[in-house]
Amino acid sequence: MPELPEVETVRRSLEKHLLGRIITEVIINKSKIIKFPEPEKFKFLLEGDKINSLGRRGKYLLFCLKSGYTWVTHLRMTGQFYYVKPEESLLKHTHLIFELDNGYQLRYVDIRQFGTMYLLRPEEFKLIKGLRDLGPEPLSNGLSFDRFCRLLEGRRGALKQLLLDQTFLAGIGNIYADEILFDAGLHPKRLVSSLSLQEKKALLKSIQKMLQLGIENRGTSFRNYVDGDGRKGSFQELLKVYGRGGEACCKCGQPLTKQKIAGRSTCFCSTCQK
DNA sequence: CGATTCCCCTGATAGC
DNA sequence: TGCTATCAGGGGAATC
Repeated sequence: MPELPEVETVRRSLEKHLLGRIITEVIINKSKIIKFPEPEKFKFLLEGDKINSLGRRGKYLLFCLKSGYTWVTHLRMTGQFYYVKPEESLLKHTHLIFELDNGYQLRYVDIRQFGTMYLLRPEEFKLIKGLRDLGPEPLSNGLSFDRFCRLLEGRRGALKQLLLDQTFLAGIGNIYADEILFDAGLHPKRLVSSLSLQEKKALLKSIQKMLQLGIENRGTSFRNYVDGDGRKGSFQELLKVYGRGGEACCKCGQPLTKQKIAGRSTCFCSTCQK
C-alpha cells in the first residue's frame, strides 16, 4: 500500500526513465481509473505531450507536462507503474498503457482498481478535494516544531486518527502511522489534547525519522508493492509493530496488541506505548 | 459539525 | 480438493 516513502521511491525510479519523454499513445483498457477529464479527452490531451518533471505531493504522483497540464495519479492500495519494453509479457490487471517516443511503454497495473488518475490545469487542482485539502509535507524544511504545534492546535481525537488524516500531514498511511507511534512511545488512542511538549517533540521526530527511513529503504513491500523498475523495497524487514499483532514486542517482549482504531487495524505495544 | 459505516475490488488465508 | 467467509485498506460518500 503505497504511502509517502513508496510513492517517493516510485517517483525516483520513474524519473530517470521519463524525463523529456513524449507520450505518443495512450491505450485505455479500464476507463474507470481515469476520473477527470473524460477518458477520451484524457487520452487526446496526453498524447503528444512531454514529461518535463516528476513530483510528489503526499501520496499523489505528479507528472508535470510541457503543455502546463499535470498528470496526477494516486496509486491507492495496489496501483503500480512498470517501465518496460513492448515485448515484455502483459501482467494481469494492466489497465493503462502509455507508449513513449523511445519505444518503451509505461504500464499501469492495479489489482484492486482503486487507483485514480487526473489530467489537470493549475486552476483545476482545487476540483480534487483530496489534493486541495492536503496538509504540509512532513519532510519539508518548512515543517518546524513551531509549525507542527500550530497544526496540532484545534485537532482532537486519537493520535492514530490524526496521523491518517491527510489534511493534517500529507502522505502517512496505516503502516507508517503504527511504526511512528511505536517509535515515539505513544499509544495510538492517546488524545492529541493530552500531549506534553516533550511528547509533541518526540512525535514530530518519529514522523520524520520513520518516513525518511522508509525512503532510504526504498519503501515497504508488505504485499506486492514494487517501484517502476519492478524492484521491491526492504522496509518490511524493519517493521516493529505493523502486521505483528500477537508477536513479542522487540523492546519488552510482551505480546503486541492488535485492535481496530479509527477504522484501521492497528498494532502496538501496550507496555511501551503510553 | 464530527464520528461511523459502507463501498469500491481482488487475492491471500483460514476454516470446514 | 474445493467451497465460503473474512480480512486487507485510501479515501469519498452516505448516514447517524
